[in-house]
Amino acid sequence: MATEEIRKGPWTEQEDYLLANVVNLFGDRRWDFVAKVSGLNRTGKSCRLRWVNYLHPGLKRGKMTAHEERLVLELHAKWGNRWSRIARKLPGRTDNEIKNYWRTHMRKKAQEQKQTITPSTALSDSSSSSNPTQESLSPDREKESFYDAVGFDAEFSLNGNKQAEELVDRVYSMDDIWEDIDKAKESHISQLYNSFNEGSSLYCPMTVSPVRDYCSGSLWKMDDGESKMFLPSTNQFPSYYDLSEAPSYG
DNA sequence: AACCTCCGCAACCGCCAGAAA
DNA sequence: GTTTCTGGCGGTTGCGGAGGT
Repeated sequence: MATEEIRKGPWTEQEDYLLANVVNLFGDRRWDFVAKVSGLNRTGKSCRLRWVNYLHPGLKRGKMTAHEERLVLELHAKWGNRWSRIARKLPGRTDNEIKNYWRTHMRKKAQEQKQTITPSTALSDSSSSSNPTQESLSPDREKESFYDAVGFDAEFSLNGNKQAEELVDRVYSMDDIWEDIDKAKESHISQLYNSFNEGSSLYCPMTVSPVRDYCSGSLWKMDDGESKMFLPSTNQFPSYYDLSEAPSYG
């Protein structure tokens, strides 16, 4: 492979767009593959991070609710810095987000609490059996990761794209995969490139999510309430991409 | 109005575990 | 059974914006 330098740093709008489409096409498992197919000069790792922390359609944005704060506090007291584990109890929140949040908010709060309340009644309580919050607030999530619960595959089929479903269902050999790479590069991916570069409004049947919304600092418009998120029986991937509204990227 | 400091967040790095060859 | 590869996780860093002086 030609040794082009691997890109690092902030993602561009175009990169997000490509990644979202490629993930929608091939799934969010084989990140090395996704990185190659997309033509992004990024590592699979980087692609995964971007998807998981930013592009995933199920992500919640905006401030943590009081309930979420409590939950984070309790679960952290229980599990420590197991951020991904904690994140699974807060659908729509990523480990990175919780980690950041903890650093900036919770630690401070916890310290304040420690000072105002006696230590024995503050954090230690949550690790005891008198901790109904976790069970009562997240009854069905115990065995399900966030992605299992509201993740990609389920919605993937909901898109009603047969070819895509087959791609997911089927177990791939490496031959299959490389065949797909060639096909994808020749057809769909190049179309994506072209569509994007032409700056046209694109109605891509496989479009994952409204990429342009990411840029405005909010994955989903929170004004309408968070009800727009986690609609298991509805299509979470609005099939639009209106570049004319896209804010500039950096 | 300009400068400085702090905060929030996106992204990277290194390590580890599990899967595949 | 061993080695290599890939993905996941936790820790850390750096940048940009907001707020304060």
